[in-house]
Amino acid sequence: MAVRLADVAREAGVSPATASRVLNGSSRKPAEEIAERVRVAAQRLGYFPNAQAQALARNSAGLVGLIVHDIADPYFSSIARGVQQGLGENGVQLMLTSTGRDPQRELAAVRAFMSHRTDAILLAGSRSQQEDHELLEALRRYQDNGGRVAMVGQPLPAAGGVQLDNAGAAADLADELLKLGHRRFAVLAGDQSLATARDRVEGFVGKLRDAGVEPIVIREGAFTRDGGYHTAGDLVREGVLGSDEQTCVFCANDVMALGTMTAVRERGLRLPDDVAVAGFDDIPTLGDMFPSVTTVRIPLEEIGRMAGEMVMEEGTARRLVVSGHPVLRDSTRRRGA
Amino acid sequence: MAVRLADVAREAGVSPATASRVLNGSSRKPAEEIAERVRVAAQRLGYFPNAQAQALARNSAGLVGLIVHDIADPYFSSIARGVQQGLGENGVQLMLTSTGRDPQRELAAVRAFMSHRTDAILLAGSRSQQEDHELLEALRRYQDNGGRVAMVGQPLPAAGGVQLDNAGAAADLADELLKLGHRRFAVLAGDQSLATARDRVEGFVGKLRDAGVEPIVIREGAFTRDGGYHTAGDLVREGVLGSDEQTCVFCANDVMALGTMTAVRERGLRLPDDVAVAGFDDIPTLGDMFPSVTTVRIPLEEIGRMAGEMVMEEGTARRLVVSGHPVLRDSTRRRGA
DNA sequence: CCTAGGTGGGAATGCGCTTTCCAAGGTAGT
DNA sequence: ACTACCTTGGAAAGCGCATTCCCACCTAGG
Repeated sequence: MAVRLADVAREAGVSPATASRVLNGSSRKPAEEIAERVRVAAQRLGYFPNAQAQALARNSAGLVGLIVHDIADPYFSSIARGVQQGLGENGVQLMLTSTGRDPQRELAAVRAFMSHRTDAILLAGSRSQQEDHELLEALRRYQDNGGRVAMVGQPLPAAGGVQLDNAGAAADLADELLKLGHRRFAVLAGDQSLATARDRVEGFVGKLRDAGVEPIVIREGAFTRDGGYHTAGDLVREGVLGSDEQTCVFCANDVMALGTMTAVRERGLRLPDDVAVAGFDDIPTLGDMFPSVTTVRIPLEEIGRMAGEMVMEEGTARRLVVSGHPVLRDSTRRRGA
Repeated sequence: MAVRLADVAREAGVSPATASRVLNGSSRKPAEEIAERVRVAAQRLGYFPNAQAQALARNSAGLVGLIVHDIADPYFSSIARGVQQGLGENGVQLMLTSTGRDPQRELAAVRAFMSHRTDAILLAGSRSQQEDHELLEALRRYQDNGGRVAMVGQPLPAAGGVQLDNAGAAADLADELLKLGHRRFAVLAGDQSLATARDRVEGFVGKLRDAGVEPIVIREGAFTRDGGYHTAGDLVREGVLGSDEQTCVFCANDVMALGTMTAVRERGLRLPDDVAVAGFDDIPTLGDMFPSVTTVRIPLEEIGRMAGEMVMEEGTARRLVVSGHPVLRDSTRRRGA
């Protein structure tokens, strides 16, 4: 059905070997006259190399696998975008899988990528790391067979990647909020089995305690918009939020902050006078909120890009740490300021 | 390096043919006793089929290619998520490419997918369709060679897919806004070379005119958040927005609406009393805005899912049309209501 | 008891390409 | 002028698997 290399070779009156040498960057360059004849033939026939066959023969597929929790989550889609940029125009294709944070599917994805002989596997987002023993084992074998693996966002033993200084950035944010004069804090911690959420909360609370401030409450919940909405709703109902004093709510990520704001507003409290809110990530829509919301800017796309570039390099896996920076906006204005 | 089928066969004391038959759903089922022996051997050796080799031998890759403008755009990431669901657990992998709306890269992506012998290609988002002649040609050849192609969101001649009734939904929204009592409209049309933007504006304005209402202004701009921000800013500066009467701004998509709201607010106008805003798509964060913003809900994920399922089916390419529904929220409340 | 039909495993071929390995021709060095 | 070496194109051997034949054996029917 499709035109094969052999067809091109015949058309050009050369051997398949020669045709192959001219049509892809081989180290051996046939004479220009012959090369031109092959190129013309390929063009005329509309030849497309069969990437599968090439991969089989070369033992390298030109594929990179990316595993994310949820591609519809701006956190991951930004990273995915960066990864694509990082891969560049080298004809490397991206294979994507969303796992919904299910270890089973994560493992399946790794196996699938191994099957497809991807040159590298990128893992984005943190995992609960209890009993992902199988995952680690699979990745190790993948690496033994020459595959590259890089984590993006979270570290993993024995793998390179670019990670985030969640704790440090959270501490910086706490610092800024203290400087603003906030003293009464509530923490919406999200799912503490996730390293990301844990690091952020620890960094934030740690800095608070260094300054002699103890949060009124630290409450866990889903690491999602609805998690923020429900947890915040609970706190309002319990009277923790909406007391006479302004309370500053630190949410472990931005979408939780969005949910929090809606929950707070629905119960008639004022933002930020009654309840100040800060998030984490700086997702794109955040600046268009009213009030605009304070957060920690994470160069998500940049991180993805770096990870993408990293797996394209030769050499051994490096490990980079990227830091975020607090962005103070209206949602944390002090009452009366 | 990796363990091959032949290794498993030797370990189990059978021929590669038999091993192959038991390890994948072949029509010929070897005896249970032998099958078990093979499975055990495969398990013990940690065998992974080489998907490349399988693809080559079977002439089917277990791959589906998805082309989007920008994976970081919630519109597309929602679709991508749906597509993955639609593909299901059949071991089909997704190859993703973001083209940044560049016809060149779009073509390159199609070619790459052809090279990888993807079983299907999904094209999301509308293209300018001027001079994508080459694209159409490439897709045609792909189909001739047995590839399936489906559009998602926009139609394309000679390809199935699931499309959106943009015009109809926009008309419905116009209808609702008229019922609310709005009579003074401004339209932020986005990039009218995109069929999606064009259809929405035509549907909206058409319905208005049916009711004898002519928009104050229809202004083009980028089909992005910043496009909305700048265009709206211009309109405020020109005094079109912020007149004594409440003006309802229809934006061709949600992110434009977000930009619009910020621009309007920055210039001291009240939402929705001075300027009412309506968008299109119903991206997730919209309900958390203040005021919550009116839009047209598009079942993005659903559309992706349907497209994903569609390319998994046998039979000829179907063509589905999905409609959206107006969602009235606070951003279009009538002044004084 | 003999044969037609069926069943199950293995040898061999091919999927489309890359890459040794060869051989032939050309060049340079002594 | 002859040998040694480099260059270049082609033949052929895989890459790892699916699958078509083919053959041996077994069952059932007459």
